[in-house]
Amino acid sequence: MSHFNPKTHRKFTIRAMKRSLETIEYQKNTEALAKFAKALGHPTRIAILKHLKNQSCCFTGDLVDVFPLAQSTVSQHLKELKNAGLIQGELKSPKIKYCINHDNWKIAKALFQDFF
Amino acid sequence: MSHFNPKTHRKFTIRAMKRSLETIEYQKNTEALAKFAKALGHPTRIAILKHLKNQSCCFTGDLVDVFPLAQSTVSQHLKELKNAGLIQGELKSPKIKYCINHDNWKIAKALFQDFF
DNA sequence: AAAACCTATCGTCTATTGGCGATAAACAAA
DNA sequence: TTTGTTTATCGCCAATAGACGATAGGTTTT
Repeated sequence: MSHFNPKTHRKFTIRAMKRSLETIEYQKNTEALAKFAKALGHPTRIAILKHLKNQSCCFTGDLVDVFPLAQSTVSQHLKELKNAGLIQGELKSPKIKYCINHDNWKIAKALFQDFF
Repeated sequence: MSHFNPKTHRKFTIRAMKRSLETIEYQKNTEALAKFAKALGHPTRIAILKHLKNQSCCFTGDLVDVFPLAQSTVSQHLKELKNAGLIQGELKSPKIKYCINHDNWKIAKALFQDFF
């Protein structure tokens, strides 16, 4: 190194620079738990799930009336919960009935119980 | 309405447009639960917490060796866990020792148990 | 005093999230 | 067939998240 500024120069001999393009390998269940947690990481989605637990099931429109949110926003949250596997939708024409996905709910519950 | 396109016109008489600038009021504990869940919503942070549970405590540098991430990235994740209250740091010169925040851990555990 | 070590923070970049209105699509009802 | 109802999706925008390198700042160690 012919040109280095002694004021800013640091030695990083021990810890080489990292770049995580190597896509980290996580422990068993870590990614699954994080995925569930991420879906739960918004108060509206928690509230939707609490609502679903009380009512056992409900329609999208019910939720739109409960929350001061646009219909498209509620639909988006439902989509995320569905993608995470926490709920499932069933066409009950002309509406769609959303319920807790009990199989995955048990899995999530077990993952959190095991974690804490 | 003198000028409306019949092809695109829809009536939205029943469900008025919403704008959530009114900052939603959530049920008790809903926001707290969502905040914890959000902090848990990344596999690296789950892995850090698992590590902390095994080791009971550890230093930032230990984690940087474990994960293929830059030191600044690990530090950022630790900051988020600290902001969520799940961990706490103690200056153990020249290092910083991070531990689970057991008080808040219990609170989080109870919130999730109650939720599931 | 200087060099080395450890961690936090800053600035930057890109990707994702969360909100909205408008529109599409599917179906029921008239 | 047309109209209405219900939900999902698209496009847009602002804000946040997640990664990085560089640097600052504090403490040892030499």
